[in-house]
Amino acid sequence: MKRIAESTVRRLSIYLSFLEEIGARGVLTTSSDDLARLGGTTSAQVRKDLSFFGSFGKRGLGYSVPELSAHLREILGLGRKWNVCIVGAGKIGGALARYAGFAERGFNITGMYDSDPHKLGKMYSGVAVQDIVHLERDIKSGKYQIAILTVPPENAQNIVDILVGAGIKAILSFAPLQLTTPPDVTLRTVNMAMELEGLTFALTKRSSDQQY
Amino acid sequence: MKRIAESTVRRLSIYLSFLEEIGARGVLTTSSDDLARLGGTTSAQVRKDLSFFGSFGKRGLGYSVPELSAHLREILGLGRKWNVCIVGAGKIGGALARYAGFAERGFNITGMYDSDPHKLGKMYSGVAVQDIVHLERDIKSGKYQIAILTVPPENAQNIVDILVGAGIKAILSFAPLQLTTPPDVTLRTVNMAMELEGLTFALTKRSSDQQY
DNA sequence: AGGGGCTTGTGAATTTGTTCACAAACTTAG
DNA sequence: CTAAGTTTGTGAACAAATTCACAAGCCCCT
Repeated sequence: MKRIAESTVRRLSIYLSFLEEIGARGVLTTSSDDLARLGGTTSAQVRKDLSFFGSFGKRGLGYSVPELSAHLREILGLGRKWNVCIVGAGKIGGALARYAGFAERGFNITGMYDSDPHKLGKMYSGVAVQDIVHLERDIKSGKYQIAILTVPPENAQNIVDILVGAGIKAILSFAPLQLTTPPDVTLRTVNMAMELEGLTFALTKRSSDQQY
Repeated sequence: MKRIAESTVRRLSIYLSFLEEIGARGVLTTSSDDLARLGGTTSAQVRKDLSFFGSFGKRGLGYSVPELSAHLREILGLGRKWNVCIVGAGKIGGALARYAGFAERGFNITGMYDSDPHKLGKMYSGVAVQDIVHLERDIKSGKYQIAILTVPPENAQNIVDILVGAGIKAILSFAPLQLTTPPDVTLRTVNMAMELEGLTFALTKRSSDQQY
């Protein structure tokens, strides 16, 4: 199979959430044009994105909302439940544990880990914080397919190495630094300070543009 | 000035955080090769990224860490303080308000807003939650340059319109949906469920790869 | 049953972003 | 002062992603 660009996968997620929204409102069919308008892209882009995976529409008519939703869920791997653990029960970890949006999408937070003895046993949405020494064992036993990392930056690479060693294949990190994983382990990093820097760059560039 | 790719700006942020790290350890010079290794890219990419903004190195020697840091801070618009408000004092908003990483980078959370009367007056890191009816007035008076949006998706576009109407030019949204702003307002969206979907796509694709 | 009006699916063209490769410029050693 | 050894900065080559443009297919109307 041809390599799929990350930007394509991001757009598929956008299309899916739009489809689910209009599906819930009872809309039965839609078009690449509709999907494009909402996704902030072009209809050709939508059709190209979908074409990597098959052809799901009817010429002259568009796409069936429930059908395309189902296909996208399948493509994105949402046809099953995923068990996720959160490593680091600080502010962000705690907020994510309570975030309802994950469960809606089939992501179950079934474990939390921390090294701070004061946090052990604390409950977040029915999940108790465990000692991080059990993390390796639990991953090895197949309890989790995905780990969310919300630990301080100085420990992050260390924990990543433990996760990888125990066999995890997908990590979502919120630590503000560049981490490394072997090629067979997928890592995504969300760095909030970096997002803000993207904004300040735009703000600063705008005002200098106006001078020229 | 030539348009700068978003990927370039992201990398500049990565270079800067690496420079600040080694600068704090007393390292005085570095090379495009070092920056590349840490940033997960190539030395040619590093030099090309920097070349859009000037030439900051010395041939044969590399880059002065403090000098290049200062240039990158300037380029990214970090040469000043930025006042940021958080709209939506729920779990994620609260966690962000307390997140120390922002202040370190010169982003001051100086206001929080919510519409829920139960949340008014609550303190987060010394900032009290105000009624959202004051938001428009405060932006118009120039109190904030950046808004962080952590409201439920059903209200998000509505709030964006208020923010834009009041003159904000940069928004960081955590709402899990596609928002629209006029072209002179920069919007970045962090969608955590979407990040997880990127991971499940990779996990699913990997196993189907193995079949072929 | 045939024609008109849509909308998809997809090669080809274009644009955007990355990598290559090397001259230019600097440091250090002798 | 010259030569050897580095590392930058940047056009040119290449690769990736997006957009264009149009044939193919489907529905509906007469």
